[in-house]
Amino acid sequence: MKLLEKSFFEKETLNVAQELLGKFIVRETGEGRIVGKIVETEAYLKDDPACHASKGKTPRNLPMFEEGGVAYVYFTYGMYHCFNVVTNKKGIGEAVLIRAVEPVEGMEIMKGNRGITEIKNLCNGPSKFAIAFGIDKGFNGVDLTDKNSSLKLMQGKNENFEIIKTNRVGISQGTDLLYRFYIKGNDWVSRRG
DNA sequence: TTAATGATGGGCT
DNA sequence: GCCCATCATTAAA
Repeated sequence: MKLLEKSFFEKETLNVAQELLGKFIVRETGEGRIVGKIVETEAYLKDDPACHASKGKTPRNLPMFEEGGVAYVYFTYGMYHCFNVVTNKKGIGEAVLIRAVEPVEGMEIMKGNRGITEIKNLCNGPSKFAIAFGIDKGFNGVDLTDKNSSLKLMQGKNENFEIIKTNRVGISQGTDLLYRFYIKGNDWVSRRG
């Protein structure tokens, strides 16, 4: 597997969101390695009312204005985290939310983190995935293109699949935009696929 | 099967 | 004080 470079992320956000499908996210922990294949994403653009960065910089969304390939992790609903990858050029303020992942390696660690045994339920939602991978605010602002990072994005072998474009989930503004992407026919997308 | 609800706390007006 | 890029549990159909 090959590490994704910064140039992969410094492109138009809608393209990166679709190109991330089928890529792998790798987390190195003391207990072992966790690997998942990305099967569902959502794009958040700077002119989009649902985007955290659409109203300018605040202390929370600062990492979104960093260069592409940086992690943006935020805390929500009082108990959950969501994981995003910053995209496009530095200073723009766009990102891609990882909504669902297919477990590939480290299932036992994920089960322990989530406190459940049902594999189908491990990573089929943005916060479920974050918990399974042990991602919290400690990863906010880290460079995912650094090979020494304990959280990385990798390119596996090329795979053919059809991408479904549809509206996003869990937001109250910008619901008409088709900024959610997932792999057609994949069993690991979040509910409502 | 789907629909409604409670948990729980940071961020921003 | 109100809003959340959510999830697990309970209740209803």
